[in-house]
Amino acid sequence: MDLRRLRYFVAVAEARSVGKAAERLRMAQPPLSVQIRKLEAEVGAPLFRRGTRGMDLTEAGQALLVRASEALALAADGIEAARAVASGRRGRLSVGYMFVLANAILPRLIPELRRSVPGVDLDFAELSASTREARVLDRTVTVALCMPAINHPEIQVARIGAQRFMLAMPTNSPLARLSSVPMARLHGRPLIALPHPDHGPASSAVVPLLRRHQVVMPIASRVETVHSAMSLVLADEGLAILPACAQLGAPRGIVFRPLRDATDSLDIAVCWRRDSHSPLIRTFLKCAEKVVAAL
Amino acid sequence: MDLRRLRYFVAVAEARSVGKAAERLRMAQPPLSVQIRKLEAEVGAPLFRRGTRGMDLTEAGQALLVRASEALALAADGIEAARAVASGRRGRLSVGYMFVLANAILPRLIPELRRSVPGVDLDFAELSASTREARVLDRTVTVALCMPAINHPEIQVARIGAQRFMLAMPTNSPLARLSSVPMARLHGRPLIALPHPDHGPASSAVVPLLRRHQVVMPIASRVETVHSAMSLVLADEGLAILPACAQLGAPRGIVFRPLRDATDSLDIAVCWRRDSHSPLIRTFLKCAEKVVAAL
DNA sequence: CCATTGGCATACCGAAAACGTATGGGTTGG
DNA sequence: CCAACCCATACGTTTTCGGTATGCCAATGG
Repeated sequence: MDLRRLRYFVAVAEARSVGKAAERLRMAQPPLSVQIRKLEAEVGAPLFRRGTRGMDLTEAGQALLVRASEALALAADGIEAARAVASGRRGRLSVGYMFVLANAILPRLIPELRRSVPGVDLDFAELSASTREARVLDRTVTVALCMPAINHPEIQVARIGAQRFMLAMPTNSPLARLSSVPMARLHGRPLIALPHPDHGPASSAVVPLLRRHQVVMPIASRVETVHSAMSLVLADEGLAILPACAQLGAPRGIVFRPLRDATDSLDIAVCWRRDSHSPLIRTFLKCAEKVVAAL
Repeated sequence: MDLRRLRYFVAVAEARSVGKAAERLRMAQPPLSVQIRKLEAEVGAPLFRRGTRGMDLTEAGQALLVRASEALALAADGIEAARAVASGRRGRLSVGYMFVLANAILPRLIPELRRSVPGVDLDFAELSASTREARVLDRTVTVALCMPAINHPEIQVARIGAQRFMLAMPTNSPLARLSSVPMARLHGRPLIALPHPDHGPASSAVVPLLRRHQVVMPIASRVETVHSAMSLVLADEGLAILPACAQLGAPRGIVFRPLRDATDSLDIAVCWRRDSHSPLIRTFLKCAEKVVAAL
């Protein structure tokens, strides 16, 4: 059966007249009359009682009317919903983030997002360094807040900021008395190493920085998360070189100091699948840029 | 928008492929492809991501899919419901009845009806002699159980039985000692008169009976309902000549006796609008005939 | 009693939409 | 590099729809 027929049927039922309904539908009366009879033929029973003063629904017609009206409304709503999702007024945005950024960014990003896209269902998921790429590729998250960016041909990256590296150490460390730490003072001290996702688990994100300053730090431990790095620093297992934003999640007993003469930084990036064309991605990007710029 | 497009869309979404969907829809692939693109043009956004291994819904497509499926189901259900109503498998049957018949017929008729048409909503309404015709004409009731039948050109009547007249009197009346009362014994006694609906309120349903036996009964009171007639009989205001079935609703203190040599009876009839073609009417008629035959 | 009016149904024709066949283009896999 | 697969485009044919003209029936009014 055809939705047009149902639309015509509802119009005739409401106007209680073929002629009146035809006028409202901006069409001639005869073809409308034909369509109604075709619908009746399809049902196999009369839907109207033809009187001398118009048409009146039969019981069968009344049963059809309620459902046909609902079906029409649902179909129209479906089209509208699809448009709303395509335009970004409604839908779902699943945001992945890495824990380092959580404390610095999420508290200001989330309200900003809710204000920008009030009709959208937001959901947030923490990503680990080892699975973040897969979560973007399989669309578990629509966008990912990463540090550093994901490097993959199918994934689009937008750099929205950077965080300088800082030295993290126990409060009672002698270096903590300096307002900034010269690179040379790190030489020979044990390092708690975080791997750079692009360089394999055996490397460290700060290898280029150390090499450039000809500083050698023996690797005391390898950890996967900033959590772990700070735990080991607190246990006096070594020093960690972490992006500045990690400060906000640091426990008591750890202090951060800038590295003098080292302007190296780690990018903050928004990453998403190249073939995701949701307008929500651009909106998210705007919000994230705004929040990061105000850091 | 067209329901066919939505049907095609759902098929493609479920098959995740134009070709597969076309096969299931028993049509060629190209026209289906065209219809999908037309739907996308109507929405104004792509509904599928075209991959090399088939099609995959976009977020907008997912939003449309749920509503389109519901709309399709509702439309199909609407057609089916109309057919069910037209065939009498479902619907509503509003039964009007006159109180005289209630006690004798309804207790057996209602279960019989519920068994015959389990999907039908039944409702019952007592009719008064003065309004029963209007209730049938304005379709407040679909059928009416009447005694006697309604007489109106627009109303169809099926006689399903008859009830003999009996004499109703107080238990302590001298006539109550007879097992049947000769007509002559009524001569001169006061009558509680019920009007015959076809003969105006000033007449009585038993005028022809009395006249044929050359019996004259002064009219003590005129009442509208069998209730009232029996109340007045109980108050010793006079005698009433009532159809046999009225016995079942009679209060203590009233006895009924047959009238010797008087075979007059009042018809029990089912009445409905001539232009009501609901199959439920015929079903109702069958049930009512069966119940009345077993009286 | 006949004419007129109002409303739906039918007939026919032109226009639009959909379907099928043939074919192109891009990607995957051997 | 060729074959297979899948979707998109092009074009001719067929179906269906909408418009105009007209018929039929009942109710209304002079």
